[in-house]
Amino acid sequence: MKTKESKIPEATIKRLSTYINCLERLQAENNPVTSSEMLGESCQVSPAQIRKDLSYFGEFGVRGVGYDTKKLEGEIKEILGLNHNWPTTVVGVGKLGQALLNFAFFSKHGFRIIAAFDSDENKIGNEIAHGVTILPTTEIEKTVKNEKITIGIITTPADSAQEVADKLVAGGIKGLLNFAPIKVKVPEIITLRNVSITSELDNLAYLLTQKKR
Amino acid sequence: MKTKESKIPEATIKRLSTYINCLERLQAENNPVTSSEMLGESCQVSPAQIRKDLSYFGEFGVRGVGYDTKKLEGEIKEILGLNHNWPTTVVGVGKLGQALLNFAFFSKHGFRIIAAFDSDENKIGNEIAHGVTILPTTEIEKTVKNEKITIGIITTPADSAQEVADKLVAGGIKGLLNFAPIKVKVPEIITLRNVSITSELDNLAYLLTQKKR
DNA sequence: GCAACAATGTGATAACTCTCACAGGATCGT
DNA sequence: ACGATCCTGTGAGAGTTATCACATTGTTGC
Repeated sequence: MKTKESKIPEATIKRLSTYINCLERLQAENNPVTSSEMLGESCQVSPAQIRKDLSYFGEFGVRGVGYDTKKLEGEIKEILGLNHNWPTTVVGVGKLGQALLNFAFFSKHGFRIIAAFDSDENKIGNEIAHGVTILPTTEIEKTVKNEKITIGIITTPADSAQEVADKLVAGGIKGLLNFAPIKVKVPEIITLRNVSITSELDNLAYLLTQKKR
Repeated sequence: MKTKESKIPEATIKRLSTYINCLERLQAENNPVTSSEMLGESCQVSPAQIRKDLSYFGEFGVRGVGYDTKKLEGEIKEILGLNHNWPTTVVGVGKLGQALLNFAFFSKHGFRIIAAFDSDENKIGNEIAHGVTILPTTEIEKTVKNEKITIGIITTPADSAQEVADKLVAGGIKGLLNFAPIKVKVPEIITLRNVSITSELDNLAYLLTQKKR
């Protein structure tokens, strides 16, 4: 399985992620095989869109039959690189950080939480998972370097996000996911995604305002 | 000037939301006036993109000068409908729900938390904010109806998301923001946004995998 | 009052993404 | 073995979004 070297839409990648969820559900509902139509129904994407998305990466179905749900899930995980074991850290163990740490998601998608950091002295030393205790943020650079952590998740307040990002970068992080409500800046080499949870609410407000008129 | 709004890209709406954040920061940094270049630098969007985005809604700047940061922030909030006072509820007061409730964001963007619900009996009755206590999910329909709640935020586990959505809809909710890792289905009339936090992580994994090759 | 300048607003164009329709290939029944 | 049927994979085209270049218009200095 090798990618054709055309550029792949970002939206496609986003959808692939949701396909995994839907395929899991379909399996749980006893569907060893599915069609692009059934999968589309399940995750609210058009069948043609699904086939197109998959076609960027190869051929995963059987014509006249459909897709093996379990196999397809594995293929998509392969495509997204979720079969790696990404050493990951969470910085900022507030409510949002804890919410993320709670998700069963991490292990299922190949992310291994190696460390967690916070600046609150009361939290330091607390165990957040099997063998992972909260460290002070002063330890970020050293720990990232020693443990070869590749992914950093920033769930701090806005005013410390950039500082934390700098420390992670100094430690040699490869990818950053920033949930703080401010866009952080890092060197070109770092893969960065700024996620704005709240903008979804703004978006909803806009759509509702439109509908009224 | 077109009479009926031509279709505005969803991406534009998303960016407008981030412009608000950046404009606030610029104001905090003592910039009463900014240019599309400075604002673009601040929120990592091209100057042309910013001007185009704004042009969908009117003319907000002064040629040769730029934009009044405070005024523009107000204009964008007006466009997004954040000057309304949206009666809002959060269903599922787990870590993610609590994280959202903690954000100062709500009041600043015109969302007023009217009620919160959870199915955990130990949480029911707890006060989460000035005068808002957690109610059992059995009260959803009645409360939404009585309080005329228009926006519902779902932060439950996947397996109760659809059930909760149905109750909110039964109560007459207008817009739904679903953070549960499963797409819920609601009647056409309801404005719905399914948000997948975890897909951002998958996306990051993909980008990192690509970079390696 | 006017020229030089600065930064917006926008039509034209390029780039990207989705949709459609159907060809390709597998399976099933007879 | 063969036709009917099914569902995938994909090129072509429609539709959407971003970029570019510059005309436009307000400001400033002399």
